[in-house]
Amino acid sequence: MTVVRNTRQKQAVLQALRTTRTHPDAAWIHTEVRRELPSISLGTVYRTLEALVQGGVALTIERAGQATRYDFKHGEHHHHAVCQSCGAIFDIEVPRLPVAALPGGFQVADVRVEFHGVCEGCQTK
Amino acid sequence: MTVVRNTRQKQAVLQALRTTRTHPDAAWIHTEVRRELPSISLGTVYRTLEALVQGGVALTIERAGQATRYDFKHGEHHHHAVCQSCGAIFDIEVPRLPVAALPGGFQVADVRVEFHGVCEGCQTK
DNA sequence: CTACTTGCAAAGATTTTGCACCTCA
DNA sequence: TGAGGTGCAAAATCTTTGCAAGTAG
Repeated sequence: MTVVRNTRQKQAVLQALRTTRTHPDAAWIHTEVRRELPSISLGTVYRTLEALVQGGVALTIERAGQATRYDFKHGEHHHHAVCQSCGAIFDIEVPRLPVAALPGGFQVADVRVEFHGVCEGCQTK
Repeated sequence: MTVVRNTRQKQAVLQALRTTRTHPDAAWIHTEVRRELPSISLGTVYRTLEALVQGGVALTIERAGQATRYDFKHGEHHHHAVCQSCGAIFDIEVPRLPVAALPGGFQVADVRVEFHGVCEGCQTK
């Protein structure tokens, strides 16, 4: 049977993701983690992030043509507001959704709400 | 001043997107449209889809590592349920969201709700 | 020990772009 | 006719993978 091992690489990636509020992408995390583990590869970062997402520890925010951003699940269920101009991502609190009619038998694992628009900074430009 | 021209290619892409309920990706649309316009290029399909999204006529559904899916905005504001197993996308009706506290001055252009889970077909496998 | 992980580099996949030619208005 | 649009192919990005070597348990 497969046992998941606790490696320095995994610890470092998790730590990097946990200690930032900037919703980083894989490349950013790679750069960050390399300060501690100079030889860690980008491939490993991707593999670890994928595992964190599968494990329900992190979630992803995807934007067409741009790198996937990762977000550590801090406590509460939160959602995101994405600035279409500068790409900044803000955390948003949204009341639990009244889940309406879903297709017969669809088993919901996760609900994701994204507000797309323009942040204050970009409006004044 | 720039005038948007009405070309055979744009008509064909719009038509293809409008007459399907399958939330296709660019490659699928390219194949489909080539039945009418055998020489249309994938680049043009991308450029046209991008224009439709910018024009508010279509919207995108993004999934990590997979091709962006496009959706023609049929009448009502609807959302999506994405099967994590087979990738199928279903249309969902969701009551208008009570927009809670957004970051100061964030101007919302669009709210997107995605249910992620497993569809009925994939559960019985 | 040995099965799981990693680093590396190459492969894949998706999407964007430069440019010369074409065509709608 | 001329500003946009298109086709083509190359480039840019982002992400995944095969494999030999490393290492946690």
